[in-house]
Amino acid sequence: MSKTQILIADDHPVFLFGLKSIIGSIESCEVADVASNGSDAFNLIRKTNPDIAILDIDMPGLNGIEVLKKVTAMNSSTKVIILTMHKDESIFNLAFDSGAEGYVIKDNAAIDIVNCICAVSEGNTFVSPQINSYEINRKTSNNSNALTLINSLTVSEKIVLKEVCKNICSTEIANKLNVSHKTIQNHRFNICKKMNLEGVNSLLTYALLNKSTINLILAD
Amino acid sequence: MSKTQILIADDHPVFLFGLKSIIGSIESCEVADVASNGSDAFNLIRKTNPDIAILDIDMPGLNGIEVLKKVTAMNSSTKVIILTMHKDESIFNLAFDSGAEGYVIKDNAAIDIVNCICAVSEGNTFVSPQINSYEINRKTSNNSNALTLINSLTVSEKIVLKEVCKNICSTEIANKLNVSHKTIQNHRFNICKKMNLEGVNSLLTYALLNKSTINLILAD
DNA sequence: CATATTCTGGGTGTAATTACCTATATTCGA
DNA sequence: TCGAATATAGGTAATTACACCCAGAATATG
Repeated sequence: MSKTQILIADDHPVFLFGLKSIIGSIESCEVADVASNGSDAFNLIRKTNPDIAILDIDMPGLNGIEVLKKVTAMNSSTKVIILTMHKDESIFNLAFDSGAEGYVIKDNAAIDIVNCICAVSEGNTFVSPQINSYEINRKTSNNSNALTLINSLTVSEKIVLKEVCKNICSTEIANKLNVSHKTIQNHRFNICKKMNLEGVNSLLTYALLNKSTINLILAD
Repeated sequence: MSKTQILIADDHPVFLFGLKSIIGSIESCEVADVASNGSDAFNLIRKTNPDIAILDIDMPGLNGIEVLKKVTAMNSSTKVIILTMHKDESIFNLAFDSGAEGYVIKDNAAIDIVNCICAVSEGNTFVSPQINSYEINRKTSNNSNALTLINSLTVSEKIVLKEVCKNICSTEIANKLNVSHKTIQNHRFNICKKMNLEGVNSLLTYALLNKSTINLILAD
C-alpha cells in the first residue's frame, strides 16, 4: 500500500521544518511537497495532486482560504486541512464553507495534527478539540456568526465596511467613491442594523477589532 | 570545550519542535531545557543558569518581555534572545531597553536564529536584517517611537490609555475610576497632545490598532 | 518651605457617528 | 412588465470624542 501523499504550506520556515518532521514520522504518510506561499502551494497541488494539503491561512500572495477555494473549485481529489492560529468562529465557518475537511489550531499539540491527518485520510472531518463548540454550532445551524451576517450585506455595504476597516471616515469614503457623505452614513447605519451593532463608534471599533476576519471574508 | 547551553521557550509545540531540531544541529550548542510558558522558562533559567535563553513574547502567564526583565533584574549571566513575530519598533526597543542581546523575527529563515546564537555567544548583539533600521534609529537616538512617547505619560494617563485600549468610552472610564468624565476627557486630550494624535477618534483608533504593543509597554 | 507637576473638573465649541425619517432612481428577479 | 431590493441623498436630533480655555487641590521634588 502506498503512503498518503501530503503537501504542506506555511510561510514560517521554523514551523514548516517542525511540521515536516512530525508528519514525516507518521508511518503511513509522506511529505510530497512543501510550499512557503499560497501560489506555490496551489500550483503544486494542481500538478502533483496530493492526497492531503495542509495549509496555513496567513501567507503572502494567495492566503490559505483562497487556495482552498481554488482547490475546491477545480474539483480536485486533494483534501484540505487548514492549520492556523485563527480561533475566530467566522474563519472556521469560512474554511468549512469553502470545502475544508479539517481545521487545526496552531498552538495545539502536534498530536492534533496527526489525528487530523488520520481522520481526513479515512474520509472523516476533524477539528481541534479546543473549538469543538464551533462544529456543534454549525450542526445545530446556530448561524448568527459574523460570516453569515457579513454575507448578508449588499455590495455597497461590503465596500463601505472594507473602507471602515482601513480607519477611513465617512467623508473620506464618500470622496473616494464619489457619492454624498449622507449615502455612506446610510450604508453605515444599515450595516449596523444588520450586524446588531449599537452605540457611537460601534461600527468603527467592530471593524478595527475584526479587521483580519472581515478582510478574509470579503477578499475579492 | 563544553557546548553552549541554550534554553528555549515558546508555547507553540510544533514551532518549538522545529526550533529544537535546528538548534540541536548546531555543533557548538546544546538545548539544555525547553519551556512552553513564561513562568517555567524563568524558573528554569534561575535554576540551571543557561548561557542563552531564547524567548517568545506571546506566552501564557508571564510573557517573554516580563521574563527578560526578571532575568535582567537578577543580574543573571544568561543572555536573552527574543524570538517573536512582532515587527513593531516599540516592542523592539522595549526588548533592548529590558536587556535583550538579540531580536529575531519568527518568519525569518532558520539561518537568522543560528547567526543570532553565534553572535550573542561571542558577546555581540544581533537583530534580524529585516529590522536593521530599528537598530540604526536607536544608535542615532532617533527616539520618537511609541515606547518613548508612552513612557512620557503620567500614571493617570497610562491608566486611561489602557482603558481606551479595551474600547471603553470616557463616561464609562469615569464611572469606573469614580471621577468626572471631564477629567477623563482632559487626560485623553493630554495623551493626544503628547503622542501627536490629531482628529476625531484618533486616540481610540490608535489604541485599538496598537493594543498589544501598548499592553506590553504598560504591563504593571 | 517654595516650586513644579499632576490630578481634578468646569466651560465652549466643533467634528464625526449613530439613529431614525423620508424619498427618488435604478436594477434585478419573478 | 411589475414589484422588491438596492443605491442614492436629504433632514433632524442625540451622543461621543477632540480641541482648546481656565483654575483649584493634591503631591512630589528640590
